[in-house]
Amino acid sequence: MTAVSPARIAHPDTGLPADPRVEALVNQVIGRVADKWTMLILEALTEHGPLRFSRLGKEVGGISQKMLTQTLRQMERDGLVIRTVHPVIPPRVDYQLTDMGLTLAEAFCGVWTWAETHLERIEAARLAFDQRQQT
Amino acid sequence: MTAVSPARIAHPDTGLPADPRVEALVNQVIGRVADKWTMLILEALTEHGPLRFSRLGKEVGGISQKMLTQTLRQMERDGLVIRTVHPVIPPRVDYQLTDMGLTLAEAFCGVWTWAETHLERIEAARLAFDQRQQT
DNA sequence: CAGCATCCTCGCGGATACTG
DNA sequence: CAGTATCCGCGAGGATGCTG
Repeated sequence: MTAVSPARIAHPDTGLPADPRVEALVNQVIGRVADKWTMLILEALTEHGPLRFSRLGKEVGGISQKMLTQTLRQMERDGLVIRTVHPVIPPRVDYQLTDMGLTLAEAFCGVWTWAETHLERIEAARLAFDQRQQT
Repeated sequence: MTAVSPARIAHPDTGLPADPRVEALVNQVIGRVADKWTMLILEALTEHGPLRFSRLGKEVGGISQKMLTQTLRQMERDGLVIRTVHPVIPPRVDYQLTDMGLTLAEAFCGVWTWAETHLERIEAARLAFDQRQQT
């Protein structure tokens, strides 16, 4: 499974993989990574650097501690963040992006700025659609 | 609500908005757009151009017709796709990306290629993590 | 402080049946 | 063919309480 090269035949128009096996794997990774909380944590860590657990929760905003823990475990498992436990009392745990996590954050940056720049247009489109509907 | 300018004060390090109001709105849009099916439909339409309903379902793969309809309505409302009904029998409905939809697809392209290029590394990270755990 | 365990709810999303 | 309508299971995810 380490040799993926024969499957990396890119679609000429889009540069996306044509192999259904790889496509499925990529979709799976996308599904994991395109999670709401994952994106927000990624953003918080990108903006504010390494953070400890509770601070990270505040920066993300509106996340339960359960989801914070859960999402961070996932991200750690996927090699996106590093979890550092300081053996002190009271306990202190720091989270920071790996370099892979950082590259993902950069990739998402495009989506983020897209959302920002198209906010008004989306708002307008919704308004128009709704009015068209309820006639 | 059309005047957003005073809120668009960018964070110097990241270029991301610092205003909590805008941030909330952006997060909301992200939440909507970072949906699994939305991304896959976006991809299908980008790769294969305008598609009719049933064909689109096949290209996406594994989506129920309910979710396909629902997601397409959302995307239409947000101004991402255009729905064209041909008044013929049997009915024929075509879906195509708007230019805004296309720009979003391009923004996501970065995430997509990231997923593709980091597949193996994620796989490895998971393996290492799991072995570290079950000791 | 960081996190695990438990309970419980709510809505995502699949399956099925029916219409224009 | 392209939907709409309905039912329903299940899992995401919040709230609460307890530990090291």
